[in-house]
Amino acid sequence: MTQDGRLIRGERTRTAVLDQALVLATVAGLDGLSLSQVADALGVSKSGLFAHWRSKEALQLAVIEHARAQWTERIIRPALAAPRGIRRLWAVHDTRLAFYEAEVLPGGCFFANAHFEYNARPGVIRDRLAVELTDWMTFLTTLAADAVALGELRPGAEPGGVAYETESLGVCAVMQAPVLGRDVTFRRARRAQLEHLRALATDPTILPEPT
Amino acid sequence: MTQDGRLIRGERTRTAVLDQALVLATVAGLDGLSLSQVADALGVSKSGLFAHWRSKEALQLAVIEHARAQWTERIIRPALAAPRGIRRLWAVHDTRLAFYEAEVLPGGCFFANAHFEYNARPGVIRDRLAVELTDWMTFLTTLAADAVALGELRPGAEPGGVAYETESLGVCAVMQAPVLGRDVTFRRARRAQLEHLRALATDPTILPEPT
DNA sequence: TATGTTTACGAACGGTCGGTCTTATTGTAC
DNA sequence: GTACAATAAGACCGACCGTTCGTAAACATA
Repeated sequence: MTQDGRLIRGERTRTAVLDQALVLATVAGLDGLSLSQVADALGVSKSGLFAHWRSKEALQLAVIEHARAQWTERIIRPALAAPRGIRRLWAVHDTRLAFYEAEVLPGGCFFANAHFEYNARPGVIRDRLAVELTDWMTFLTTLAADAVALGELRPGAEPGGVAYETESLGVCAVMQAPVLGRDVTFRRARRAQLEHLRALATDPTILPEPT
Repeated sequence: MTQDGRLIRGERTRTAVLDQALVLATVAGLDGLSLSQVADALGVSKSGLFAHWRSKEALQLAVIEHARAQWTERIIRPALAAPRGIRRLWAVHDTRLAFYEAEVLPGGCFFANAHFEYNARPGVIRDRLAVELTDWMTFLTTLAADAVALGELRPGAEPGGVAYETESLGVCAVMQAPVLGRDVTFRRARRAQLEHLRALATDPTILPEPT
């Protein structure tokens, strides 16, 4: 970074590469990610990428970190504006659905895809993904505990009860899309599925409405 | 097939290849499947595979068909031995969990993995996967409708209600495994998760017990 | 036994992969 | 201006990819 605060050239291309790599990885998979394709899509040389990351694995880890930063910025941070308790839990649900609806990532949920891809492939990547998922589950569990402590959520489903349910909803949102896509367009199908999920989530036997 | 009913040489290797390819594809992904690895694992030549399938894509489609046949044989057919209604619905749940517990496929659920892999990749493979998932959902919906008609299951959650819930359980079983694996062993973690899912499924607000 | 098909092999193809060089340009600091 | 590090490009490497080819057994049929 220069003294006046503007991004220097290297930092600009670095974030551009991470943005592009995140999109490509969400579609082709984190392992199917091709350095050549990333470089070509940005109009830079492939060897230039190795000036920023010394290996493909290093770039993959950076992509995961980038995805988490985006997740925090677009889902967690806006939701934390809601008051504590059940309303904050619902805010997380809403910001997440809004993020999917915005289709920032054409391949759906990066983390869900990555987890299924590396589920049976031990190594640095899977370890890192496991940390991300653990943190996310802990975050949801904490919110749920908050809601229980405030008397806004019936206890007894812990540990991981509400969080688990919430997690599965988003996961399946991606899961179901191709099926419905045979009848309507792919984009509209995903939206319809999300509406269905929202309706399912409002079932008071699963998650009570905020009062 | 010869006149006395024994498998001829070609058929034997064909099924052996499909068995091996299914295992490898469940771990490395249907796209990450390598013909060289399949051939090496079986001690046959890579070029010999092209005597059975004219392209990698043809083999991938055959693997999907093979996975469906295995699914039908090990999950659907045993479950159909149960009497119609809620008990048959529960039988499907049990045979499915048993199949996962047996760890026939080291990578977890082949279809769940494949769906996430090809979610954003239109083409012949995704179209075929969509058909498989549609058939599976239709099957579950039919079983649920049966149970409703027999008065063993409360109506109102259709379409896709119970089926959707059941589907999400199995999907998430694979999803969560790496996380818990940090505390206990990977294999024991998956089993523990399955037990948790079973307990969750017995919640009468989600799916009532068979009477 | 003779014939044609199926099945399998080894060698090789063009292409892409991740990765490593050398070289040139850019921007900063002195 | 000079020195220096960061950044980028281009040529190139060995490895692996899916695929094709020619060839040769194995097999069914006659």
